Amino acid sequence: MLTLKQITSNRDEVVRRLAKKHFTRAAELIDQVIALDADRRSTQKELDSKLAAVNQLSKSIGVLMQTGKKAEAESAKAETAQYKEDSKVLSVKLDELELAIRDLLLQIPNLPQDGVPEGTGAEDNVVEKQVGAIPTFEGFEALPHWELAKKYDLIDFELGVKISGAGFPVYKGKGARLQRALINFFLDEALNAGYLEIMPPTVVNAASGYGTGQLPDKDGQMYHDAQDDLYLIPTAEVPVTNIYRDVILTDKELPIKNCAYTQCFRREAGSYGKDVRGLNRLHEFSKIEIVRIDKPEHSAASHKEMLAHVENLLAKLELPYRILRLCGGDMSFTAALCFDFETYSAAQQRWLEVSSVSNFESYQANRLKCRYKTADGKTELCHTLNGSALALPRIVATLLENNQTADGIRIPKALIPYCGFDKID
RNA sequence: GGAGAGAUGGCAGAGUGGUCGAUUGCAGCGGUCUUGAAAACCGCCGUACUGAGAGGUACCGGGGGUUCGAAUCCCUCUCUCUCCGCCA
Repeated sequence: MLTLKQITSNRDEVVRRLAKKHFTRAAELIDQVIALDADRRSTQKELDSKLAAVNQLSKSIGVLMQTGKKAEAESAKAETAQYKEDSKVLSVKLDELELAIRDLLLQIPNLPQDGVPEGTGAEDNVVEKQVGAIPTFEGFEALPHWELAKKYDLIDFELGVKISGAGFPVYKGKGARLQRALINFFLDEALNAGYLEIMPPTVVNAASGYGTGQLPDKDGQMYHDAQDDLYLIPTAEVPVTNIYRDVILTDKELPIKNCAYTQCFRREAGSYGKDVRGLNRLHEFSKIEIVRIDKPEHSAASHKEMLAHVENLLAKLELPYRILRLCGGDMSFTAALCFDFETYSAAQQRWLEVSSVSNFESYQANRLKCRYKTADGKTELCHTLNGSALALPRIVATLLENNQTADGIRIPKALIPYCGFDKID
């Protein structure tokens, strides 16, 4: 969430920038926040003075009792009664005001950076770059990955349905080995880029869900164990970023660069059609996530490095890709700047999103209370960033489809040492 | 699942009704000394809100209560640890 300071000291600026996210209630909500905040401050001032009076009286009573002036002590006791009554009323009011402000703040999305394009949906995203040739197939018709998976016995979707349900595929043989190869490849690449590998729990408590903002907004999108009130993570972002919840770092520790491979679980309620065919949208999948905690003045540079990292992965996998700068309307609630990576899937003849690299600036850190001490001793909110590097299923889909030949599926050079085979046939 | 113990500042660990926002040690920061470092010595060293500032207020796991006054007493919730049981 935004900080009170951001809102109260730059009211017009905040309203202007929120327009790009098509958040129509910006002016209304922000003016409410400002009014409530003014009330909050005057209420606290009044309350503090009442409490100070009681504290002072209490201290004097202690002294009077010790010196045996009982009558004076009793009269001082009587004097506290009115203050106590007043402060009770004021403290209830203060609590209500603080709750109301927080409730409003949670409804206000992050401010998009000025470089974010205008637009309302996916069609308005700006293609920054497109790299790699779209493959063509001579002499045979390209098969979609779900048919290739069957043909070479790599992935059994029906078996997954039997064991768990739709969206839980079973990988077999070279299909399973390809998964393992990709996980190791992505982790090694992150390691070489200076990321510290983390293996976090894949089940988190509610506090962590709130910390990164999955709760309360996306409650229905996570698998939830009601018995123990735990959630299956939708991404490693949740446990990894929550490492830094309620933490004050030193400026020397920044930027923090973490990477993690986890299984990710998503209920994907409301998905349908060609979007969910094959590997396109799963309830459980493997993903390597990169997370950074950084100083505000360096987060833009970090974001660029993360983009370069993801781009390098796609280049090494020899996949045609494009980079989209997301428009205000297509960005998530919490992002200030976001780029998507898509690979072209030749048989499906469409672009598939394989990574999303976002800078949340201080929006997520404010909720997490992730701060750092500056060189001159001030405590400031960090910036947080994350990106997929990469999610496996659509990479596998594209690899299978694009690299199919009349006599098997070719494995890209970079992956062969990890796979232990150079061809699926 | 059963029984017990506990939750205090970055960590360790005192504190059982009145200058306790909290003793002390370690870590950290600054300084003296030193060619430099270490050691020793001296000083500083929680967070948030509020206030121009001086200062004020809140916070000793969360919530509630008793009291003029609560880290300290009472209730309640949560979590952690130990032992037993079960188990990868």
